[in-house]
Amino acid sequence: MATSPNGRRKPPTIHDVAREAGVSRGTVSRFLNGGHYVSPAARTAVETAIRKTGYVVNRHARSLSTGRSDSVAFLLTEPQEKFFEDPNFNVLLRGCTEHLARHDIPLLLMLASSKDERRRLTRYITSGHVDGVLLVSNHSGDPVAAELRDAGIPLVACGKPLGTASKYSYVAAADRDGAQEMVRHLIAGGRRRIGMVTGPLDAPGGPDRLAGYRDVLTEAGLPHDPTLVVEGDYRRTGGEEAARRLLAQAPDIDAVFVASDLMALGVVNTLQQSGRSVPDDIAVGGFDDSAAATSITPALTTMRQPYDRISAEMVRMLLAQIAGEDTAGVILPTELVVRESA
Amino acid sequence: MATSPNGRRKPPTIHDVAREAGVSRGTVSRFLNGGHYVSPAARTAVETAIRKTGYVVNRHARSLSTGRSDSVAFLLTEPQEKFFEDPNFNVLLRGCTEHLARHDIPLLLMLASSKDERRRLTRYITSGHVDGVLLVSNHSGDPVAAELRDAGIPLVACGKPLGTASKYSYVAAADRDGAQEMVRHLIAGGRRRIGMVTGPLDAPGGPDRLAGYRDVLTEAGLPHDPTLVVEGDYRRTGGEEAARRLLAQAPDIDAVFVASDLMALGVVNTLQQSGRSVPDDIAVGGFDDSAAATSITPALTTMRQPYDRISAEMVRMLLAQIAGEDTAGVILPTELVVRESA
DNA sequence: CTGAAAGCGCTTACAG
DNA sequence: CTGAAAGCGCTTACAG
Repeated sequence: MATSPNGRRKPPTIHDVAREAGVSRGTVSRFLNGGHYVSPAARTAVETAIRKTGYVVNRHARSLSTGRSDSVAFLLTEPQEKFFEDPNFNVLLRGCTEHLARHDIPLLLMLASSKDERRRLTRYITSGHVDGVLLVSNHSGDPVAAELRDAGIPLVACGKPLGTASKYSYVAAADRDGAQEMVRHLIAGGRRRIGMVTGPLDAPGGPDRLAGYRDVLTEAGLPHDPTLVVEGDYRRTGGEEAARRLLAQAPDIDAVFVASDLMALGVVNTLQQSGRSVPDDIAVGGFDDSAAATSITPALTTMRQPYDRISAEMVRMLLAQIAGEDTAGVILPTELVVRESA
Repeated sequence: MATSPNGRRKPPTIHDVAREAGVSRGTVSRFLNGGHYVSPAARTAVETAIRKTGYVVNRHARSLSTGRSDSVAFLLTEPQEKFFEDPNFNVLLRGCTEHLARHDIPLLLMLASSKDERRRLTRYITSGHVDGVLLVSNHSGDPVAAELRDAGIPLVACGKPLGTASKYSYVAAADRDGAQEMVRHLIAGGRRRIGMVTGPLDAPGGPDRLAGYRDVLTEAGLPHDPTLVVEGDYRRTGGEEAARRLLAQAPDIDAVFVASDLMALGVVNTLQQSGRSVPDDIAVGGFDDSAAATSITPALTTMRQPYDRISAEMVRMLLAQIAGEDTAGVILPTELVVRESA
């Protein structure tokens, strides 16, 4: 077996396999690409030859020839610390990596924080080094999404895009339904003065969860008191701050629905420091069912987002889109997980 | 400009640039690869042509030709939840991505949890789809590391490898020195009965931090009491459990040095639940200075690991190794960060 | 310093 | 069903 200068064995090529199997390189290639138009005899010969030579396709050659890269990007725009701090992000990244791995497709992690980085990556992506992108972004007016779409790059976003007629694929949780279910649960527990800490209202999910909260207030004949609603930022510290404001504006609350578990951690902490007992004085309901939910006492009652399904769907849709299918939106149901906090 | 069926513009090739600049493709290529042997006149002509055409090199073609992929893998073996739960991991991943981006090198994130996955990825990597790997692993006997090394793949590990004469590059914090500094700090604060929660002793850093703790006990003339030492697993819950055991074995401790911030969170929690005040009854010192350190009350006194430098060094060393340099180990100093817990 | 040409390892009409 | 051949876009000795 050939050996290159650096000591690594030179890997076998399709030519080696063809020789070994006694067929042409074209036949080997056809076998590799679905096995159409190859006779049973040729097929077994090639199979044996591949096993014997330990052949693995050279992706660079294939990509050069096909124009496809067989890899996709996981693109993060805007404040990174935020994503990295959030367990949901980790779960999503892991899920996507795993689901792609099943298709033997590597995931390129790309972080676009600065404007410069964003330009560099956009160019990188649009110049074809990736077949599509899984987009995790927070802002509705994300310029990257628009640019990629305009360049015709297959793309699926996590979370329903807000902006104006943004026509790309997405997969999201049933935010409004989920919020409704949680608030109903709080009411069923006897709560009547229910506050809410929302996510940023310019980001996916934010407005929908707020709408769900309002739906149920109306449904239950409860008044809509604006002092009960405070906007947060999906961060823990944001939750603390929001709780302080809430307590100042509406000290008589007996429950609060928080639009993310991470913020809920902050809320619980602030409530406890203010001398309230959770859930005795104030019930707290979260959203996500992330690892954070069980990291505190009392354990958080929350709405589970089906992250594994979300990442699976994102991958499925992206691959479909790369294969030529049109865009679509997928909404996945959430599930109430009752623990101790509400 | 040519347009392919899917509507994307067909990107310009080196051929277009050559024509535009009035030189040969070889000259353009030479310009692209360092500009050696190209006259000033040719250089400017090519520069202009590149700008005008918007040319971007096709990496697949380049890779096929050079045999290099110009991308590296960030490889995670073994229990993933653990890494994803740990803020340190996030910081490392982010740092490596950023430092690589400066060299225009994309990072492929690879997760090898199952044995199957491990085999698949090893094959993937050894067949040349990546020029080198940044390895983040926990176990000393990690088979992947050995396999990659045997295959001659450039590799740098995070943390000093323990195993038998494992000869690959690594970058690590000065664990032993750091541990010493922390324990000296505890002693300086008047503590005499100092417990320790170690990391897994079969993983990088584990034994060294324990050794540092022991060094200072000896140095201070304090007795070595085995009941003062408990092994943890770098997880929060592991910290809680360790603290319980410690409290049972040595209820009279007045300080504990915990080998990671995440575990320290658990330790503080358990101590508080047992009715001890931190730091009044028991001082707690962590290790890492991760985001976790400031997420609790009291804020954690800890040893800062220079994660940004660590990731920078990992990238630098990997690139050097890919360029042909021999392996090496780099040790970076830690720094005491005094907050409230000790 | 520069051009012509071979070669990297695959895929894919094309002709049979 | 199969082989021969062109082509994907680059790099790199080679000869000048």
